[in-house]
Amino acid sequence: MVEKAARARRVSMVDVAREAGVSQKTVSRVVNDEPYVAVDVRERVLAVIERLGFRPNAAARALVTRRSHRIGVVAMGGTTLHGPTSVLAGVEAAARRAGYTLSVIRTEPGGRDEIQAAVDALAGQGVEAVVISEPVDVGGAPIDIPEGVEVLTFGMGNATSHPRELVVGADESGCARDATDHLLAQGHAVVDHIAGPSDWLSSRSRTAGWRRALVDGGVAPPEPVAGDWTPAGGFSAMSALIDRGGCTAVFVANDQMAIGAMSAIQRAGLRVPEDVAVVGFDDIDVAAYLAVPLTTVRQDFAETSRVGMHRLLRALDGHVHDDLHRTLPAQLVIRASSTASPAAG
Amino acid sequence: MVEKAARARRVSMVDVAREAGVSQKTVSRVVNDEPYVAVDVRERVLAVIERLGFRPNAAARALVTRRSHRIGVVAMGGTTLHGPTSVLAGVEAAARRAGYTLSVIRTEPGGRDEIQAAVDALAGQGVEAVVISEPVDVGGAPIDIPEGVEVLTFGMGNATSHPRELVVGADESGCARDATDHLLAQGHAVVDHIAGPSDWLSSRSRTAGWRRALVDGGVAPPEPVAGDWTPAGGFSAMSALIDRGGCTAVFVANDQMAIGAMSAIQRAGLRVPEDVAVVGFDDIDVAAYLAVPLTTVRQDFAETSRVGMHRLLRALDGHVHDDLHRTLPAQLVIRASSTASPAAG
DNA sequence: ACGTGCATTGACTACGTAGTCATGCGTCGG
DNA sequence: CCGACGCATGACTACGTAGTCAATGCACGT
Repeated sequence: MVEKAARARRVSMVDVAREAGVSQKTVSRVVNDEPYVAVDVRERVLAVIERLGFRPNAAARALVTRRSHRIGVVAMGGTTLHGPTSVLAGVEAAARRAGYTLSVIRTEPGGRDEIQAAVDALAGQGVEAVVISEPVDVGGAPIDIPEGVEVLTFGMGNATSHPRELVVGADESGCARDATDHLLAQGHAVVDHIAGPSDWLSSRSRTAGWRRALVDGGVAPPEPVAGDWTPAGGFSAMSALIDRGGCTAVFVANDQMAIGAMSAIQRAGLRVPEDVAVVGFDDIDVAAYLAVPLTTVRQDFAETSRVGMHRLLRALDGHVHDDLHRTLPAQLVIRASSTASPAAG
Repeated sequence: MVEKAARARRVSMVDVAREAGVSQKTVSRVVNDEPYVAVDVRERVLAVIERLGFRPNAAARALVTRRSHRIGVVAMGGTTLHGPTSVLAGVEAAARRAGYTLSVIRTEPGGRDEIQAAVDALAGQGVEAVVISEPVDVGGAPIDIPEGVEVLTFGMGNATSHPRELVVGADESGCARDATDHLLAQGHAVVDHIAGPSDWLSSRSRTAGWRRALVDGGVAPPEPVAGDWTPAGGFSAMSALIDRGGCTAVFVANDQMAIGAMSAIQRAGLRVPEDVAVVGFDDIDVAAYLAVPLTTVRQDFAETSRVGMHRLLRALDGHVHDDLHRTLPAQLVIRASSTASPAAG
């Protein structure tokens, strides 16, 4: 039974004005806290607003001011990925404090086209800026951003056509390198790697850092095994590494896969860290509470989103940033999964 | 340097119309795929739209149609809670397919006022409906919903003033009861409980189910210990239970706390499940990959959000539902953390 | 008394789109 | 050949708000 859904007319400024015996414009002044309204008039209008339950019409306001006060978010990862989820929380808080509202589009990580479609959809809603939570590799052509729309990207940069795209993220490559160095320092001759999907920039950065640590340490990097960020993927990948033989240490591109990997190690009758040392990435909340607490890399997502949004909001106010990139510190958190010294080669 | 940010005028239907030699109204017809437009005219207009990069102005459209095509989401839990996050993904997908866009407000779970504020903010944006991901206890007064705004609530019902609030959720109380019964069936004389924050309805339902299972089994329910949904909270709560003594089985209100609890058990020199059996709730992705795989309750959040949004979208089309509540099945997933028979009393 | 200046207020209009209604034109049946 | 009818199109207007500018009134200094 599809009705025509004739929406009722809501209370408008004109209604308030009539009731209060003033002009619509004066109501507008009161609502926007403009000066040059007599105290008694202001109070009278406010009383009527309260009584009639008036709410300003956001669409009308956006139309006339050409400002939507809306920020679009492209959130990667259909499910529960740590990074994107954590960042979203921070972005929302910052936006709300600044009087902006958020439009969220989730997209399955699938490359350029999905993101482009999401950005287009957001642009159609009139967003003033777009926040891309985790850029995947855009394979050639950058994402096209309509004129007048600001861009903030979390993670490694530039994925878009915007000339002044803001980028905020941790030095994931450097952290991956630190993590790998840590394993090498424990006496492992070589460190294997379970990577994330290769179309994620984060994934590639982490793999790059791992590879550099090995190369700089004079070790030939073995072939990494790719996972899909999930525990199941980590389990399969680790099983493959065990079958290959000779694995004593593995750097895993995120914690969820690391948990899957530890499960595979245990299932194979091996121990963590005595037989195989494991290091993850992200420091998800359960990492410290596993049977073998997980060594991992912690990024301060709260700070990341805070800094990013601060810069974006300034840009929306017309400020031109000199430095478009900002790298935030991250920290290797050493726990039991990597610290028992293995039998020296 | 706060500039006045004089937004540039974007391409409008009038521009397209002039360029194509037709009226603005005809452009409107083409854009909205209305009938009664000659084929050649339609193609000419489409070509101009493409060439000028015209995008319909959502604000103007919303103003004149009195339809925002926007749905507001109140997402509970600042961080990475399983339920709210999973549901958000499903809601977004369904909304997008139906041509709706999403406004998201996150709120720290803090009770009635925060939710009311979020709903008010969304109403100010002109949303046609509000989705509340996880209702907390509203302590007396229901949440006030402005007229003309539909409501969908996930979880236990009714928290709002809306006379036709839609509610979709699993029978959490029943599942909690099943989980507790399962532990009793394993031979435990009594089952302890680590609860969630008491202002969450989900938390209270789970606790209620646990209590009923015990009462119906002729067992006096011990005092539950409350946690905060986090592993750290689960760890503390379990430590308290261990100190209390005599704990052989515990039903934990979510998986993250259950992981913390298992950590506490292990830290105390006890084993899972031989000394203490553990059952969680949610089936987060790592649950099956823990050193001791976790018995837990799995809800089908994808189906939950699908059903809920389907019903909400129908309501927005004017359909009046006879049954406002819908309960979806959930499933106890039995794994190693609960299955070894304990030493009989 | 008179001009000056500022506080206060409202009339008018633009913003971009869709609804309403009228009009032009071609076709078909009689 | 004429009237009826349906397709195709455009003129006009409403939607609710904020910007612009003019008008009013009052206090103050000369």
